[in-house]
Amino acid sequence: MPAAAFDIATSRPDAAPEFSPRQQVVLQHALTLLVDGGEKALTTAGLARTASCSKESLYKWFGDRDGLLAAVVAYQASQVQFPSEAGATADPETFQTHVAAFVEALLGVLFSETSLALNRLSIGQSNTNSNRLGQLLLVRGKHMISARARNMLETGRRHGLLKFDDAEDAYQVLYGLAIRDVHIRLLLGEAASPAEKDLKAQAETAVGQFYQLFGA
Amino acid sequence: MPAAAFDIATSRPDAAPEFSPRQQVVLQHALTLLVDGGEKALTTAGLARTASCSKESLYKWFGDRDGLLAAVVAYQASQVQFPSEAGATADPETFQTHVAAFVEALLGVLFSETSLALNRLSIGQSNTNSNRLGQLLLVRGKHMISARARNMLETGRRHGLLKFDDAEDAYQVLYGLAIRDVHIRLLLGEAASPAEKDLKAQAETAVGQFYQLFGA
DNA sequence: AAGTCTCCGAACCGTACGGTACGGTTCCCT
DNA sequence: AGGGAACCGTACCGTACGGTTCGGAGACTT
Repeated sequence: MPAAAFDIATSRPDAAPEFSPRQQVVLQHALTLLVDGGEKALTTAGLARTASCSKESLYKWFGDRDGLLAAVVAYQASQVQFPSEAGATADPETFQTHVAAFVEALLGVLFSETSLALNRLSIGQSNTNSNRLGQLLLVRGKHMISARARNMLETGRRHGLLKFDDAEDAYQVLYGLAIRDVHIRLLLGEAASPAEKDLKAQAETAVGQFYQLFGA
Repeated sequence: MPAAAFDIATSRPDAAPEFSPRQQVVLQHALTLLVDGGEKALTTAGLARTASCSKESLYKWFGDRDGLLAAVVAYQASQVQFPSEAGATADPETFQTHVAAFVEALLGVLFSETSLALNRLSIGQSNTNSNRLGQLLLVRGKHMISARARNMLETGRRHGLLKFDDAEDAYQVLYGLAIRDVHIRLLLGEAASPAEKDLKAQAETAVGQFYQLFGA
């Protein structure tokens, strides 16, 4: 058994894998291949050629192809950044716009071609390999975002701006109102309608409806 | 070029493909393989062995592997049936329970292992083959359901039970409230929580929130 | 300058799978 | 009964790709 250079099973979710600059360049190339070609376009030989590295280095760095895929997911997850929420609760109005900004950022991430490509990859592999990629994407992506969202909503409740029993439930509703079935349609390859591309408007509409349900 | 026995591009979406009984049995075997093994588990040799048919017949019936996958999707789509809506608008209360029943049926379909497997398959292939499978699933599955839902909501509006401008928008909200992010999490391989498995309760909650937003 | 480490490039191997060809069998039709 | 179509089972071929190995070139250390 070759030395597993990147083993998600033993690495803690919040520990940054710290890829070397050279490795990050290679992972970026892998991401590009993946975005415009799907999984089958990402072959070890193809990546080595594109990134001007040797297959030997790939196997040394990432263990095997699965390790490479996992590394790509982890790398991209580490790139996603959300706006901070400094001073977001100054008054009710700015809090609502802050929530809308959060939702808009969420839509921006989920609808980006990179995110879609990685979701497609993870979903395609979800009934093999004991599903490492799906878990990785959930833990490093969705659950992180969910935690931040719950935190934000709890803040709103503490300030008497929102009213709900369970923050997770409330976030789920906000997510549903914002995403609807657009995500799955995009994953299936349908193009977004012009209205759906106006993320700001979509976010504001969703937050408006959310306030109808959970506003204090 | 072999004769394409099943070409989705030239067949109208509402024309039933009419598979022979023998072919349906084979497609059912293919579906089973797909459900508990993912795409890579569905090989022509494996299917021929499982279904006790020859590879030659597979290629004769479905043209090539893509045609087989398309046939599986079309076959499963033809199997999905929704409850009729006879006398659903007798009075406001039964209409709401009818909507809830529709949503529950929708959840039942989307969260079934067969639907999940086919969605995973289509999504995994969505950036190859000019995306035939995704289109097929959308046209034969989602869009059909969406049309029925819009029809139902329009009926409610005509009877003064609901209030909205665009039926599609309203349906999207209903969908979002019902599905939230459960679908994508299931697609990624996460197991549903006990609460999420209570489809009836989930549907009623979603419809309740929907009425808060769109009830007359 | 010699030694060592890293990495590139290329050749190579094994395997899995899509697709084809062919002989033998069953079943229907006349 | 006889002929033909459909079909099963299997052997076979070509290819694509994951993974390994090896030679050699630069870079860094001492």
